This record gives sequence, C-alpha cells and structure tokens, in this order.
Amino acid sequence: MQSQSRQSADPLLVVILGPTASGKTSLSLAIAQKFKGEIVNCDSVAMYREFDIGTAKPSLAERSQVPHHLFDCLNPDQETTAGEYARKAREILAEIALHQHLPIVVGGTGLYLRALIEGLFPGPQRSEDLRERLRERAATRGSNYLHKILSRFDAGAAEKIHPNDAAKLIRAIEVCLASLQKMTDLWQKGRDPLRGFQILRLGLDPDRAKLYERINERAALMFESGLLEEAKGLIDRYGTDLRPLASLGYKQAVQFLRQEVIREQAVQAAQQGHRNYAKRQMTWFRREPDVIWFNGFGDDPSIQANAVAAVDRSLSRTPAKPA
RNA sequence: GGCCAGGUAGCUCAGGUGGUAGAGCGCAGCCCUGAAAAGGCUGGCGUCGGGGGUUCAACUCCCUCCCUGGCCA
Repeated sequence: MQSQSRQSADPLLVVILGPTASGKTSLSLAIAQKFKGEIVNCDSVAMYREFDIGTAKPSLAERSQVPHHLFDCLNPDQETTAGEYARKAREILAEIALHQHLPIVVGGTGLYLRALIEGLFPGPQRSEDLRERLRERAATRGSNYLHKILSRFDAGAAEKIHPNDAAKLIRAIEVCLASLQKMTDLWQKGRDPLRGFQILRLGLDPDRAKLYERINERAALMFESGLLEEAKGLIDRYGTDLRPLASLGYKQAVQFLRQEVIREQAVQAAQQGHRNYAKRQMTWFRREPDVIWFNGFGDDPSIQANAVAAVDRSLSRTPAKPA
C-alpha cells in the first residue's frame, strides 16, 4: 500500500479537508508558501463571484500571495455541477503539475472532492425541464410517488434511496429516462478516477465544542461585516432565485430582507445551519480514505508545523530513493 | 397582601375518565455517484416544581409550600 505509492513517479497532490471554520484556508496558505504551492478551491459556493462575505473566501491579499484557482469563476446566476467542477479542477491540476508546482486542493464540499478524485459514474447531465416536472409531481403527490416511479425503472436504485429523499429520487429518475438505462447498470460501469498524482490528504478535526464556538462567532461577524448588504445587492441585480442565495447565511439574510424574521433570528438560524453543516461534513470526511487527521484548527502553528512535516515526508519519497 | 394563569426532555410546548408521558427544535450517529453550504435516515434524553394525603396505583384528584408571569390593592 504505502510502498506502492513510494515507487510512483507521480507528482504529489495535497488535499486539505475539514468542516467549515476549521482553518483550512490558513493551513493551505502555510503549506503553499512553504512548497511553491497553488491552491485549488473545492468549496461549491466559493466558486461564485460576488458571494464574498458569507463564503469566507481567502481575502484578495491572501490570494495575491500564492496562485488561487476556482474562486470567483462563476457568475451569480450561473449554475454548476459536481461533474463540471471535477473537469475544471482536473485541467487546473494538470497545468499546475506541468509547472512543477504543488497543487493543494482545499475544501469542504465532499461530493465535489469525491467527483474530482474518484470520479462520477458515466451518467447523463442534468435536465432542468424534467426536474421541474418531477418536482411538481412530488409537490402534489408526495415524494413517495417518485419512489414508485423509480422502482418501476430501477428497483435496485429505488431500494437504496429513501422514499422521502426527493432530490435523489429525481436525479435517479432523470438518469434512467435520459439514458434509457438503469442507474444501477450505469453504476456498474465504474467511475473515472483522477490519475497521475500521489494524493496526500490532510484532515482538520478540531474539538466539536470549540468548533461550534468559532462557527457562532464567525457567522455573527458575517452579519456585522456586510452580509446583509451583499445579499441585498445580489437580489437587486439578479432577483431572489439565484441558487447560491439558498446557501448558508445567504438564505437567512434573504429571510431577514424579506422581513420574514428579525435580525437576531436570522443570525441564530445561520449559526445553527453552519453548525449542522459542519457535523455533516465530518460524517462525510470520516469515510475519506487515508486521511492524516489533525486534532485542532488549521491556524494553530503547531498543527501547521505538523502538516508541513507531513507534506515534506511525502515530497521526499521519490522513485530514486525507495525506502 | 388578594385574584388569575402557569411550573412536564437542554429549549418551546402538547397531553391525560388516575395505570409512571409525547412533538418540534437542539444534541449525537449515519447516508450520499452532475442541486451537495442541497437533500434524507436513525437515536439518547425526563425523580411531569417540593412535601404530604386519598388510592391496589397519582404526572393526572385533594391539601400545603415554593417559583414565574399578569391583573388588582
């Protein structure tokens, strides 16, 4: 296992993962500065331009220190998918490797990371019309109805998806309809994994109570430092239907701007949402293979030193000097 | 001081002709194959304010005390 990667001549790819507010940005900068790194975002909402305050993107000053990729690459009214993300990210990774720099993928969006590293099954892309129709059916007849439809198309897929999970039922039906094949058959064809890199995964896993404290502070600070104004500007120019406006913090800001809740409620709901999200992220990342976990925050100097040492060790393993 | 309402899960609250309780949220665990900062699943948790009484049995009825809120003095 370990000995195989040592023999590989493939360049190193560092992946930094962890829940929101765990200090991924800070750690990524520390590593990038030490090793001629280039940072590749793997955070779905940070890809959007004009969504700045609520996404806690690295600042422009930080981004000027080392190259950053896949931040601000979508207009607010664009939409993207995990597959599209993976294609873009792989292109960038290849370019970075070409310059002989160290690519550092940083992010909290588990699905995007999996799509990038392991690939997705060879399924059809999204069809918005079909989805709209299915969503209407679900609204009138309930998602159980979708589940019945899916069991007719693909009983195996239906078995794996809970009848209440409309989002996943819709995707599965879409796959069957668009491809005229069962989704489970398409799964059989496997994924197209990322090739050509040795992957070093560094995971941040700070104490839960401390993480929640940080999340609370950071979410409140977002409201104090202009989240509402940012959201208002986006609504004025684009309307309320932007997909990223449904994401953490923005969703609550919109509710406040519509006067559905008072400010205090919006802040508390945003804090709650971020806490719940962090928990789900940890559930996802715990399954990620071969992660070197650090029990602390990414801005902690001792964590940074340990992480840098881990990168150093991986980098020094070249095919020229096997263990 | 008097009258009224109320004290039930961490929080907000529901409940019961007397047979030791429940929902949402929180919290914890989990799932995830182009919406993923989305969506979904599962699970703890209680001396039912204290003390007495009636009863085979009280969280439920009676007495008393304490606490909270409102109104009147």
